[in-house]
Amino acid sequence: MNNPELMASIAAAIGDPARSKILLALMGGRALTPTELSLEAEVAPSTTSAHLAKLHKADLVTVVRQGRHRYVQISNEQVAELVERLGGLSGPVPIKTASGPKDPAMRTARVCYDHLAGELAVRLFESLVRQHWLELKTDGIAITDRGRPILEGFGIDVAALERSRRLTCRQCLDWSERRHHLAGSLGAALLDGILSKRWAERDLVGRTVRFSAKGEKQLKRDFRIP
Amino acid sequence: MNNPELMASIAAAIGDPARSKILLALMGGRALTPTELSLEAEVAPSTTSAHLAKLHKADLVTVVRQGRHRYVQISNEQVAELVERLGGLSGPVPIKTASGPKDPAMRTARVCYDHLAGELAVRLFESLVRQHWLELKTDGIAITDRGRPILEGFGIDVAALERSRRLTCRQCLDWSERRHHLAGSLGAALLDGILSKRWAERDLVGRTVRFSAKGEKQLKRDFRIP
DNA sequence: CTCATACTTCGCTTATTGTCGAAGTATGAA
DNA sequence: TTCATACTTCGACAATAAGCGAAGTATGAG
Repeated sequence: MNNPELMASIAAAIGDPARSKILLALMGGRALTPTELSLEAEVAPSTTSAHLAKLHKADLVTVVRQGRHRYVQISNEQVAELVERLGGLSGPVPIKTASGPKDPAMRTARVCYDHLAGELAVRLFESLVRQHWLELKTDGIAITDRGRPILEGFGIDVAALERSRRLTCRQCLDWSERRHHLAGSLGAALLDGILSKRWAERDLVGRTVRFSAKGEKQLKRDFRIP
Repeated sequence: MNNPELMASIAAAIGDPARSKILLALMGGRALTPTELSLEAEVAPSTTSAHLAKLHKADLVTVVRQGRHRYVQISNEQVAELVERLGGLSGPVPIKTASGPKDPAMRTARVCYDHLAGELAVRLFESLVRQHWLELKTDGIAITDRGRPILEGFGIDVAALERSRRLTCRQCLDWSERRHHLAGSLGAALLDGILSKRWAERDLVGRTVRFSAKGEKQLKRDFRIP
């Protein structure tokens, strides 16, 4: 059964504005340094250090040292999903950023931990199912025999994904669209492929993924997205 | 986009052992009084009052007055799902209870907010899909034309469920089985039906649902569960 | 080797939180 | 009307937490 003490400690670890900012910043999927996170959280580096210690103790983040740099990441996708759920419950608010209408861009395509989220991601997922390249089952989502060559044609080593212990396919609730997009190792591989083919690029900061006109066209063609 | 302040306040509201115990107690789906919750949380009534005020402020619970009694419930199923997710992340631990092997009973059938969870619930859901009475789609789970008479035969007013604003069908991750069971208004209606037919009964305290031998047989027969 | 950078630890201050018993308020039974 | 019950509010106490600047440690550039 659930352990209220442990549950409370996890929630308490998240339950501070600075730590929430840190977790949300990490939801972009990038490993960030304490200095970067200090800027995101708008607290002093020493305070950030203490916060990271708490997040680490609660197993919400991992830290890897590389020379004098520390790289912080969200521990695993269960944590990512929890943060996303908490985010969804707290509802979307407008982004206060310097340039242009960013929120629409975020709705269209963004990184959710390690996979693509947003309207395009939702439609991609729907198309994969509609084309019977993925099959929805009660115990998960399966890559079909029809879908395998399509995904391999896109450059994904499907066999390797399936050999991995990690879930290949998982639905992730897209808070901006209130439908699902594809998470799991296949979701991550699709994003990697999109980025490596330069159909889209990430913003330098933040989570937005911007498709070029050509890239979006290519995505829609290859995956039969209306 | 996500609001870190609001996200932090929701998580902080959960992030105390006493409040976690309160929320987990409420996950049984029953409205409980502050006195009952005080016993569950193992704190003084005045402390419970303060905790309930915090949970209410964070919109995690609702309180209804009935004479001198207050009845507390979880606000909505998004909150229930969040609590379930947090519970899943913190992992199951053995129940320390007076009588018998409760944990196995909890794995078999229990209440998850307002619907059935556990091994039987998972198999019920799988069967509903396998029999094509429910259909998995990327935008949700639909009751099929084939399934409609089956559910109505069980005593469920399917049209009324579908007219409701609430989601009829939703997958809920069963932490004990690591597969999904059925939540949403259909999930709740199924549980109501099972209880009203006396195929199963709830324990007086806690979340366990106990099927009689006859009731389990009936469930398996009517819903083609192997 | 020296200096700069990244990051943590320490000590301190301030604020917040959780707990309780006692008192108070509202409701219901007798 | 009186007494019991359910629950909240108040005041007090103790513990915890978040914040910072300064100092310390480790790494890397020049």
